Amino acid sequence: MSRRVTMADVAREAGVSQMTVSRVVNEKGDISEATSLRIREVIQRLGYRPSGVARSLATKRTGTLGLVVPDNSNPCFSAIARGAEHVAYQEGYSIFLCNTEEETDRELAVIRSLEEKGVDGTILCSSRLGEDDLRRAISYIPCLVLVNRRLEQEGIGFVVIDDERSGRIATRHLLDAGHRAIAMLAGPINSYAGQQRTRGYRAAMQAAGLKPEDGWVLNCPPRIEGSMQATRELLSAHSELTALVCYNDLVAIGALKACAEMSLSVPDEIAVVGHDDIPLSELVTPALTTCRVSQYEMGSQAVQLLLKHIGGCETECHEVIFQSELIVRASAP
Amino acid sequence: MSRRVTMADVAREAGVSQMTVSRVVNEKGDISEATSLRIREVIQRLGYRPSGVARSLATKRTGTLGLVVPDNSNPCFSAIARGAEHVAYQEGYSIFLCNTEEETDRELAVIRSLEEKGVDGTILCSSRLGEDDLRRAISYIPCLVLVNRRLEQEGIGFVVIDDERSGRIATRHLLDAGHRAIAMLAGPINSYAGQQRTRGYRAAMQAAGLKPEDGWVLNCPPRIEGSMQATRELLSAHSELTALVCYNDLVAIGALKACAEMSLSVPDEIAVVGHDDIPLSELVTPALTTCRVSQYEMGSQAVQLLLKHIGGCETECHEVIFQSELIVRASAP
DNA sequence: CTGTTAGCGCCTTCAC
DNA sequence: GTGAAGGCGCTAACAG
Repeated sequence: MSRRVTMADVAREAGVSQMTVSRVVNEKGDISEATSLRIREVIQRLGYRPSGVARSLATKRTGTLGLVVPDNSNPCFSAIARGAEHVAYQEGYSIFLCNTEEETDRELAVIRSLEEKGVDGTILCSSRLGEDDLRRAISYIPCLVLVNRRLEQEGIGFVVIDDERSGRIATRHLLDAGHRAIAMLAGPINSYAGQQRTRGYRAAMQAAGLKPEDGWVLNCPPRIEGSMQATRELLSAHSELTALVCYNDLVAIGALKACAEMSLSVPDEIAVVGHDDIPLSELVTPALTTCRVSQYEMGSQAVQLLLKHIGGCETECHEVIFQSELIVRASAP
Repeated sequence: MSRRVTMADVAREAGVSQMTVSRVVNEKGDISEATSLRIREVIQRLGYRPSGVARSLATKRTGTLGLVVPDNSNPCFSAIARGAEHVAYQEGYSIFLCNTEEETDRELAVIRSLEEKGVDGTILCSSRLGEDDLRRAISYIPCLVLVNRRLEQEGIGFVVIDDERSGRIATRHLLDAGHRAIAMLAGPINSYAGQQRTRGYRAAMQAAGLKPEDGWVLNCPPRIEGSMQATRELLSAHSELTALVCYNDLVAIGALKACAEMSLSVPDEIAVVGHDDIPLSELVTPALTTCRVSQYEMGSQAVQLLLKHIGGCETECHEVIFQSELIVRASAP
């Protein structure tokens, strides 16, 4: 295992100072065509590759970003990650992807580890941390964008959906179709988006002169299996229900499966509306009515915002708000 | 923006040498309980956080791994990434996730950038590079595991499916059901797995005394839209076909959609078999018959193998081979 | 246009 | 048990 080729090696071989090599490598400052050419040749010949670590230590920049998501195998988050990485790549940044697996301890741990790695900024998606923990964790981080979450605090960016409106739209669509007994599968209890969508649901119900019965609002894990379980409970305890608003599409699809199991026909006996419009949603049977937001776009906007903050345009835009769009399909015509 | 708290600061404040602080931070060497306690107190009070960058420069380890995939929004790869990150996290590593978007230039670029960041090792999934480019790219990388790809070369690890067998099994299932005119939607032309699965298809056909007609084997992008296009072409040019073996489930689902468009009933007029068994596959209608392999498991095995290589157990296992399992559902009973 | 001097923050090696 | 000296590979700031 021969020693790594270093800048000093190149400098010696080319008969110049290290600084000159550095200038050529970074294309900074004016270098005469002749020496530049000679240095490039030596770099090739020796197979010199700059050390990002050393450079980072000297410049205090790493060219890396952290992306924290609950679960990358959830289509929402893999799309966010894809959109984020696309922009990051264009701008010359690399991305650390971290899954919290919905555990707050782990979320805290990955945030710490990101700061230790010296990321230039971090995107925190759907944080499940309480406000205090979140503030504390944030204090480690140089530059932050929150996705799907709000927090009263200076200097951080937000990329969010207008979740309250989204919950309202979904609910109103069902109300307009004549439903009265509408329940809400609200997702994780500590999900900010879940809370907001549920507010929207309540607001729409109230505006229609209705009040959700006890038990009509039920939290559940944001995944198919967890939702099936919750749907079974909900529908067997409340036979009066004719429609469900769901936290997201995975939950909605779980509801669809549970209905199938219970021989309840969708949409005739139970109508279902989801949130997000993941690729799966138009492929299931019945196809899912849902409130669409491009997760890919949210990911790329988040990186754009983060890079602006890193660049120091503190005074500029701090917030990107997406409006969801109702996509009507068979599950709730 | 106050200066970062450094080890020297802690040392000064605690009235010890930097080395002693280092020993406490890294829990190395014997330190008296008293000084250790005092140093910890100072660390807390000053809010000292070690710099991973500086440590990496000194130790020549970064505690980071690179993971290169074609497209993280493809469920196969998001599952691999999830499995990989799970193990990496347990072992104290962070993961750089890079998408190549099926572009070889970009694949080369991200490999370079990973080496520049000083990753301790890299996992390359479904590389689309030609052998020469691949070898060249690899030479930059300290430690490598290839997923879904083989290469004759010392010192690199492999995590692969027995793709040839998998293609054979899929095809044989259709043959056993009485199909004779079976086509293969073979995925990207430069996909190693696609080539192997196609070999298996040909082998099974041959074993049954059949020979694929010209045009029965068709390459296509590994996504739903691309597959729909290819399926339309294939089925309109070859009305004799009664069954399709597909490169993966996304391709199979595209085929399903194309059949629906063309009013061909699945499985009565056309039977379809996929590969992978992504979560979507049991949810589409008709549910997809497919050859299952746990992508999550492949991801975690890949990291385990990589860490062994990094650890230096060169002589140990170099290869993990997964056998797929036929899951029979409605699309090809 | 090019070189010199000093670190960046930490760890390794040896000495005490 | 603890400390001092030196270096990891690079760049910033100034000098010429």
